[in-house]
Amino acid sequence: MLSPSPSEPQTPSPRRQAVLGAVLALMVEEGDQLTMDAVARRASCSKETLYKWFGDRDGLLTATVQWQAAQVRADRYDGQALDVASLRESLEAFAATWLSVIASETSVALNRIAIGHAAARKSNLGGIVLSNGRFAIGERLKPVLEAGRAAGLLAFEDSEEAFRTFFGLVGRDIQIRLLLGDALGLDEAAIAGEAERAVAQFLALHGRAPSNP
Amino acid sequence: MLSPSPSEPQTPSPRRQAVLGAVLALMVEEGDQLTMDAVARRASCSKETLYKWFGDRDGLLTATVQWQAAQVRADRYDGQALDVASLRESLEAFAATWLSVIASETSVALNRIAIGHAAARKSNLGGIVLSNGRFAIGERLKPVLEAGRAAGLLAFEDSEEAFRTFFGLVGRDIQIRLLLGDALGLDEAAIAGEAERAVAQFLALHGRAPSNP
DNA sequence: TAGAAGCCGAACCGTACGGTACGGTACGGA
DNA sequence: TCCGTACCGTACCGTACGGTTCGGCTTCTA
Repeated sequence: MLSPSPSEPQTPSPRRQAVLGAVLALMVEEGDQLTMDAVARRASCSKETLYKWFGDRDGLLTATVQWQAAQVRADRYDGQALDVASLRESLEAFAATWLSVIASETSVALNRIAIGHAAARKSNLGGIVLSNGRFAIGERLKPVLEAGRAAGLLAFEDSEEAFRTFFGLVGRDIQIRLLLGDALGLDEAAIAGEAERAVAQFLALHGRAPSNP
Repeated sequence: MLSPSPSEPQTPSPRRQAVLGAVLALMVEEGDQLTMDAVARRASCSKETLYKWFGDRDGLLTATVQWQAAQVRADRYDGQALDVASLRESLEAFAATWLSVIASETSVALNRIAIGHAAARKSNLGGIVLSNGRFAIGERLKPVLEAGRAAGLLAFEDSEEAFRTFFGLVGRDIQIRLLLGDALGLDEAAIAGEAERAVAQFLALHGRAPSNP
């Protein structure tokens, strides 16, 4: 693990959010070589303001990543999955949400930038993305899995390990292909299909339903 | 899919290989912000030569990626897996090799750079890495899977889909974590363990051995 | 109505880096 | 012995970009 989830800076002012939104849009369009000039132009603000508000380029990027990460983890699945149907439903919803996140242009752009920074050992965008992505979702899913186990519907020893398997079954080669620029068109229906398949496989491995005594 | 496997340029001269090796080393150390100056210094050659040989910075990077990719796909598993034990063994060897590749510093550095280029929509490093990594390994593994199916040991409809599941079970969250700078220390033993676990899960899903009628 | 604060836009500075030019050396062939 | 080729090392050029400065406009407060 890289960084313990970073201290949440309270939501920025609307004006700042507009700036961060501009950064995000530019990230999607231009990748990491977005310039401070471009940001200022896009956000109709002066570079001076950017530097006053965010310190330097890295600060701006970090703020953007944190802000966007906060957007994502909105919904919450309280995991009282009592029967296998509702458990399956929860898991599928989880998988579908997660897939549509990692398939979104924003997520791809963000991850690319964070990876670039990890390469340069600059700042800690990688850690931020990781703790708001992979680890955050793990912490959200584990209670569901544990509830499933408590209800006798799932069998596993380590919920972290079970989650990693779930992660692999859902994501497969999708994220790396998107990051590398492969344009696999994942529409809503495809995502639903993937989610269903992944959950079926996960239940085949860890399920304990009547059909899997 | 991005690019049909690129036309293989025959192995470069030893001198050029030395240069490419220097680039590779610098990629690992510095990430994408390796400079032409640094390469020239490291390889004890003049920048003029670099430009004469490789055209421009992009050409140098591309040549390096292609060269390194050629190194990787050396071994070959001819998949006459007759019994379940040898099939399992083949799959485990496959998984372990693949894991040690994606966990290597070189692979991480290369993927990071290719991802950066995909972000900038420059050149096609992403396509090259993809077709020499993810797709190349797919083409190598599928015959094994199909042999297993022919021998009645595996059950699946689409070998591409089966491979993707295998890929997910093996890689799980490892590659993305490494790319983002998470330092999960994967030693030989851990890799072997991961490979064994992944294959066991894969066989649980697609196996047809006596234990899984 | 004067001042202060916050911000925009534009000009500016320094530097890093891609790419080029050039002098100097080693070597192989006539 | 002389020339051509290939290369190294270094100096150089142009530009892009991070960061700073400054003049002027608006808004708020007294």
